[in-house]
Amino acid sequence: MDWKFFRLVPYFRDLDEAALRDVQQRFRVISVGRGEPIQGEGEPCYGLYIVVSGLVKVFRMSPEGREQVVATMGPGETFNDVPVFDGGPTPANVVALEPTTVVLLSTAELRQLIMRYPQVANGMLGILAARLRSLVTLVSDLALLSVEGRIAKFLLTYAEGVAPQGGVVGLRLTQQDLAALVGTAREVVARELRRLEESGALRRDAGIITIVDRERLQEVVSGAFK
Amino acid sequence: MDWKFFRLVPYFRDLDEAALRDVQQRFRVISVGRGEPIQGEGEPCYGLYIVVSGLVKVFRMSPEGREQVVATMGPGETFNDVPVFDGGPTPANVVALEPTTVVLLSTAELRQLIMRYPQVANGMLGILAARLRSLVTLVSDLALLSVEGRIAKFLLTYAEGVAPQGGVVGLRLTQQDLAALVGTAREVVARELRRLEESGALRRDAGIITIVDRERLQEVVSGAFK
DNA sequence: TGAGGGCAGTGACTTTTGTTGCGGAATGGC
DNA sequence: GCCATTCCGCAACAAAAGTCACTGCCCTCA
Repeated sequence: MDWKFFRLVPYFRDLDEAALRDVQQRFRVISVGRGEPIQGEGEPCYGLYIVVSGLVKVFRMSPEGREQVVATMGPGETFNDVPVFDGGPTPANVVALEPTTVVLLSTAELRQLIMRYPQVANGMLGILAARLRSLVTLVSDLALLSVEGRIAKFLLTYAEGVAPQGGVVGLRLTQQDLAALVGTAREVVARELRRLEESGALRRDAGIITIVDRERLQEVVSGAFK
Repeated sequence: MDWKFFRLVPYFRDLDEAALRDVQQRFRVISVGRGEPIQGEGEPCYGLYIVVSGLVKVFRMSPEGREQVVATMGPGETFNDVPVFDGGPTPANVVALEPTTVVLLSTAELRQLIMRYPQVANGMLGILAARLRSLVTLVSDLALLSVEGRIAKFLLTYAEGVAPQGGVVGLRLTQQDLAALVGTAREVVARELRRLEESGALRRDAGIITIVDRERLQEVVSGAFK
């Protein structure tokens, strides 16, 4: 693993090279396969994780087996921040969506880093704030938008990340995953996708969703408020 | 306003007396009446607010007028942290639920404080993490519990804050407010409260809800998962 | 004191969401 | 290539949530 990787992590962006090497000494590297768990809700907190490569989902699960994704984290992003900084138990499950490599920094080591390099604390404040912002948005989406609206909004947001310039965007994602992301059941996702297809906003071929009319999708979102 | 008030604020708990007086110089004091707005969603960010006395609600609103409360903040708690630390626009509305006094510290002043007193940054990390934890819980409640379950859980949580030892707990709160807290409509709250009353979990007299059977309420929550 | 405003209560109805139960297609491992 | 598993499509039904319309009850305040 290249130490330059740490430049990607906003926490460490402003450190000089010597400091970066110092930081790197303290990590433990962990690799897991697709679908493998990294952390379980309620477990004690081992420390802060940073995704090196791959993708993980952070989610909660009901006793009935229904799942709600709280966030997904890719390269350069961190998870398990909450228990590290508030001292409580792990609040959610984390599972790899793809073969994934993460590094683990124990809470004690992290505290030392913060003391030694104050910029790190600054970066972390920014990251936690940004995460709060996205959770506030998720809360209001769940409460104020219909399922159709949440799906449309998710597709638009996702497309934004993949092809900000617009144009046709394909998307590979199981309906089950989509359901867990927008807080509903798989069959409902299927039904709403069919509706969106009938309205001409998107196309489906062999499980791949393609956005063909962003405007219309945006209208769906606007009309989906409760 | 007594400078000792700032001891209540976790951000400043660890500062010595001289530092506290320094901090206090930098605040602007603002008082508002019940129902008055303090911040509007989308406005630019003026700085960090701390509640001195009273109570505020932080919420988002749909174009149709439906409201979702994200958090309520009482004495010693802060709001508007998100835009202060991530630099974006204000993510939610804030309105006083009671006559309320807050102090406002500009972003620039706050940055100086952080530089001068590193403990402040530490305290803030803990606070943001705790807030993230409660939002993760709110998200999963909205996605994984029925309305009845969310109401029951809210009542239990509220009672916890008021009378941790148990016993009979009364609660004055309009159904409209309760609806905005648990993410539903007023009439639905009325219906579910009636059901809970019929099941013997609580009583209602003249708009005051009294919890009479916590066990049963807890069972309702457990049975309300999707 | 009476008129208006906000809050609560409720029945009837509609819409949305969730569930069940399939069959069939795709896909990945062997 | 073949088999098992996972994913998708869809219809019909059930349950939950939301909406509407209207009533009555305090309050408060002009």
